[in-house]
Parts: sequence; structure tokens; C-alpha cells
Amino acid sequence: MKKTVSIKDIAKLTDSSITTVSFVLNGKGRISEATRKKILDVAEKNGYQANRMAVGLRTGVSKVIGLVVENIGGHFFGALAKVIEEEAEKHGYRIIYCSTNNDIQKGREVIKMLSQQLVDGYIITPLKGLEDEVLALTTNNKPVVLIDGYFPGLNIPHVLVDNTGSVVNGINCFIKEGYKKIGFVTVDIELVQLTERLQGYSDTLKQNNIKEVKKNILKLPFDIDKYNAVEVIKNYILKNKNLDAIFFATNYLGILGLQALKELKLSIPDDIAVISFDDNELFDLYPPGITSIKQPTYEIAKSAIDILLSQLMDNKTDISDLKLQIPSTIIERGSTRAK
Amino acid sequence: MKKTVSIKDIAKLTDSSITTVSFVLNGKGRISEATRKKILDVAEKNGYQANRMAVGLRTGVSKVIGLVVENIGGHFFGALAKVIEEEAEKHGYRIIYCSTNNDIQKGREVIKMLSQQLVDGYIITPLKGLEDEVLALTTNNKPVVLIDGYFPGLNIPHVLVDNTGSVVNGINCFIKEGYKKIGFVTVDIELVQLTERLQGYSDTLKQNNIKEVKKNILKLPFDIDKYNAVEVIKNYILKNKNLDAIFFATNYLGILGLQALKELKLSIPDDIAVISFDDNELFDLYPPGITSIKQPTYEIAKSAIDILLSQLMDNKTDISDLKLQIPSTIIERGSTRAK
DNA sequence: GTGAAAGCGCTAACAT
DNA sequence: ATGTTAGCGCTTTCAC
Repeated sequence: MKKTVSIKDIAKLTDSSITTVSFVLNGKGRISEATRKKILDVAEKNGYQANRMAVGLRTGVSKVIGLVVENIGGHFFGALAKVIEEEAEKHGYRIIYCSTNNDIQKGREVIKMLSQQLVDGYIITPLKGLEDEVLALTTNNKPVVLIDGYFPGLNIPHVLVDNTGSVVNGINCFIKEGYKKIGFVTVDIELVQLTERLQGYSDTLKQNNIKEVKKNILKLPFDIDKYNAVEVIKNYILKNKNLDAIFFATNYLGILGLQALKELKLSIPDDIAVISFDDNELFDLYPPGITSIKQPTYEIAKSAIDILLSQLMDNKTDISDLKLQIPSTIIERGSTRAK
Repeated sequence: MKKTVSIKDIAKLTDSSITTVSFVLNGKGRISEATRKKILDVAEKNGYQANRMAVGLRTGVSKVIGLVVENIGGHFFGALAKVIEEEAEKHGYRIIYCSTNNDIQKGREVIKMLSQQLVDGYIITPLKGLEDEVLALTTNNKPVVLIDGYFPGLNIPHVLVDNTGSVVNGINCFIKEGYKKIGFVTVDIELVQLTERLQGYSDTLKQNNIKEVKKNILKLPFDIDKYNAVEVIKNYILKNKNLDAIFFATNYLGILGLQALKELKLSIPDDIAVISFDDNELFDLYPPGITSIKQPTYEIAKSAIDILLSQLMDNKTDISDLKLQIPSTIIERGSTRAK
């Protein structure tokens, strides 16, 4: 087993002091070109790597960013994670991730865990109930950027899609194509994202003088399994025969919805028109093509990491009012063909 | 800004020495119940959290695992990451991830970056050409478990699906249902996984006395974009009119394949039967249902992290010959209906 | 049962 | 231009 070389070893090998070595390696101080070159040479040859732990302890900077998402295995969050990683890496940061599964308890633990001085900054998917923990972070001078949601009333930078506007576009698309009896399927969990999506639905109906009917809105229990979710949706469709269109508030719901419609042998869009939040390959391929709201995943992730990095490099500028709601794109496909 | 409390603060607050505090907090030494309780109390009240940097520097243990995958945003790797995270967390480990995008240069950098004493162990998706870097890790006494592949000839623990066996099952399924003119679509990149899948194809044809025809095998360039990939596949299908079945060696290829077949207005399975490696929702829903090879994602991830953790906790046992090839499940759907 | 002190590898203020 | 040294927060040996 090869021992790892330290700054002291390099100093010894080059007949200089550890200060000189440190200065050279960090490009600080004024060191003669000769020693500079020698030290760089020897360091290179011996594969010197600074011990991040020591640097971290000394400087209080770990060069690690904490990423707290709902589920790293999910489509959307996976995509975010990818972009965030790439961008962070360009600036020498690594990413530690944690999934909360939308569980507040888990969220608390995770943040506590990360806050052990191991992490320089955070990108967090907010959860109702996590306000205090996140505020504790900012109080401790750790930059935080919220992603895919925010804390209403709190002054923390965040970036997410324009949820309300996206749904408004979706519902208007239905109406434009002649669908007026529109149902809305969402999840029974307190997330601003979902509240705002529902708001977009209500607003658009009102604006078009369509009466909002309570039973046209289905809120699936959060922790229901796939089989039962499909059953519930089937039931909902059967009990709301008058509907000619359904908006699914999340990607996962959209897929469950397609399953339900398939099992009921209903035809899209002749029996029911469909729009789902979040695009995916399935919606492109599945006949007749499912109209969807495509989130600007890249922009969301890029903005979030950019804001965080800017804060990490120079925390003089105040970013607390950087609040981005990025518009989405509606991809119209066969599932909203004119009636 | 609240200063973070250190062991020294707790010592001062409880009129004891930092040694005593450290002992209590780590359950070491023999400390009287009275002081023990007092210290625990004060530590709790002040929200004491050990500084992981300091612990790491002192003990050489970071409690962080490095996860190097092809793409954290992908379906399969995302799922692995989720399981690995959950399991690691149970034992107090956090995960730093890095994507290689199957790029050797990137892989090298990433491993180098992680090896700065920041990481206690690794789970790595191997790439041809990364052998030296990985060996350097093990030489440095850092446990490594390879996932979704391995280095032929090297004695490093790994866990992956039984690629050859999986394809054998797939091709046999075609044959059983009456399809004999079977094409194989793969990617032109040197990964053992893919080599072994192709091997399964060749083996099964031979075993069934079917002559392997070179032009029935399509190797897509690795870095081709989606549009062109579909074009190439369409072209391949048109130039191999005799084929009555195609096996797609990866999930992504399967999706491209469906797109190609759709654009060519070919019917599945009447014109062409289809099997794809890796299951997903699309394959379940897409008419007539796409037969697929379902990888045991959970088992793969679980085994990998278990092996790594066992090594991390007790590196006396030798795990270098822990080489797991876990069987897959074939999910037969309409795309392989009997001819 | 408890405390003093060394030292992990590094940075940076302060000499020289 | 280069070296000496303190100290980041913690673990652990050794002394009492």
C-alpha cells in the first residue's frame, strides 16, 4: 500500500518549507520561478493531491454541494442532478445527494446530516415543514437555493417552472380545441407546485366562464400503490362520464391515467382528451401522442446551480430575491386534437 | 450568524475536558453516569454536531462513498443510485456521485478527484481503459465494487445482470414463438455488457442452427443524435426486409426502435417482433406491449452497496472474488406473440 | 473516571 | 523570497 504524499513530503523532497510548497501549489505569495518549477515538478511526479479534509478543516470550505431532492431516481430530478453536477464540476465542486421521498422527517434528518460542516451550499427541493431547517442553514451563512418549489413568504432564492401559467396554457389548449368539461387529477400532498397547478386549472375555468365542479377534481392519496392508483382513476373516470378531457398534474399521474384509459378501453381523444404535466418519451410515442407540458429542466437546473455558485464565490451580493419562475412549453400532440 | 458549537464549547459548558466529552460522545472510555448524562444533555441542547472534516482528518474516514456511473440522470443508474443511497444512509454513509458519460478521460478525472482522501470507498461503472485508475484505488486500500460491468481478468468484486443469459432467454423467446430471422441492434462502444449481450445472441442462434448473418447486426455509433439514430435504424430495417424480429440491446435503443417502426408504419409483431433490454413503463403501455428483459435493479444495487459496506466495516475479509451475475426476468408481452 | 497534550495535513499571519 | 509557527476540531495515548 502506497502512502499518500503530503505537503511535508514535497517540502522535504525539494529542500524547501511547507509554506513555500503551499504557496506554489495555491499560486499565492511571491516564489522564485526556479523553486516554483521544482516544486510543481516534484508534486506532479509524486502525484500529490491535497488532502481535502485538511484543507476543509483549515479553511472551512469543502467544495461540496448538498443536493436534496425528492427522489434521485426520478426522471425530473435525475435530469436536474445531471446538469447540476456538470456545472458544479466546472468550478471544482462535487455533489452529495440525498432523497427525501417527500417525507418531512427524512428531510430534516438529511439536512441535519449535511450541515455537519461537510457542505458549502445547498440546492434543496422544499417541503412544507422544512422551513426552520432551511432557515437554520441560511442563518449559518450557508447559501441555499430552492428548486422545483419555494417557501411562500420566505425570502430564499428559488427557481422552478411557472406552474400556474403552465396549467393555464394546458387548459386553454383543451378549450381552444373544443373541450369544455375538463377534469383535473392531482396528488393529495401539500406542495406549492401542486397547489399552483390546481390554481391554474381553477383560474382558467373561471376566466372562460366554466363552472368548477368539485367532483371533477381527483386528489390521489400520496402513498397509494400503482395498481390501486389506476383503479381509483378508473373509478373517477367512470363516475364522471360527462368529462371530455383530463389534465394530469404530474408525469407519473399521466402514465397512470393512460393505463386507466387503456383498461377502460376508452379512446384518446375521442372519448377523453388528455394533457399531462412533464413530457417523456412515452408521450411522444404513445398513440395518438399525448399533449404535455414540457418543463425547462435544463434552465431550471442551470439557473439554480449558477445562483448557488455565484453565491459561493462571492457572498457579498445579495441573492435572496432571486426568484425565478421559468415558463414551460406545451407540446401539442394527438391527445388534444380538435373535437 | 450562529457559531457552530465545538467539542471545546461543550467541555467548557460542562466543566469537563474535551477528552471526556469526546469519550462520552463516542461511547468510549469509562465515564461516570453523572457526567455522561450531563454532557449528553448539553450537547443535545446546543445541537452539537461533530465536524466531519476534523473527524475525517484525524481518523482518515470520511463516511462518504463515491458513486461513479455513466449518467446519474438515466433510468437505470438513477434507480441504482436511489437504492445505494438508502442502504448507505442506514450505515451513516453519504454518497457523492459523478457521471462519466462513458468517456474515459472524464472517468479518469473523476476518480482522481474523488481519491483526494475524501471518499472511503467506491461503486464504479467500469469503462474499458479505466483499469489502472481503479487498481490504484485498491492499491491505496480503498474498497471498490464495480457495478453493471467488470474488468475481464482483473480480480475486483463486481455485480451486474447476467447479460449473456438474459439475451439467450430473449432470443429463445423469439424462436419459441416462431421467429427465426432475428436482427440485433446494439451500440458501437466497447463495454463488456454489450459484448456479452451480443455473445448471447450469437450463441443462441448457433445453438438453434440458425446461421448468423453479419448484416443482421446493427451497431449504432455511440454519439449519434436521436434523429439520426432513428434514421439509421429505419434504414437498417428497410435493408433487412427478411427480418421478422429484432432484439434491441439497450433500453434507449428499444425506444428508438419503436420510433423507427412507427415511422415506417410497420406493425408489431406482425411485421416485426420486438424485444428490448431493460423494462420501462413505455413497454408496458405501448401497444401491443413490448417484451423486455427486466434487470434486477434493486438486487444489483443492494448487493453492490452491501459488499462495499461489509468491506468498509471490516476489511479483513477478502471480497475480491465476489463476482455476481444476477439473472434477469423476461417479461413477455404482445410484441412476441406467436407467429 | 478524568485530563493534558500530541498530531492528522493544511493555510496564512508573521517573521526574517 | 522563503521559513517558523499557530491552530482549524477532533481522537487517542498516556498520565494521574
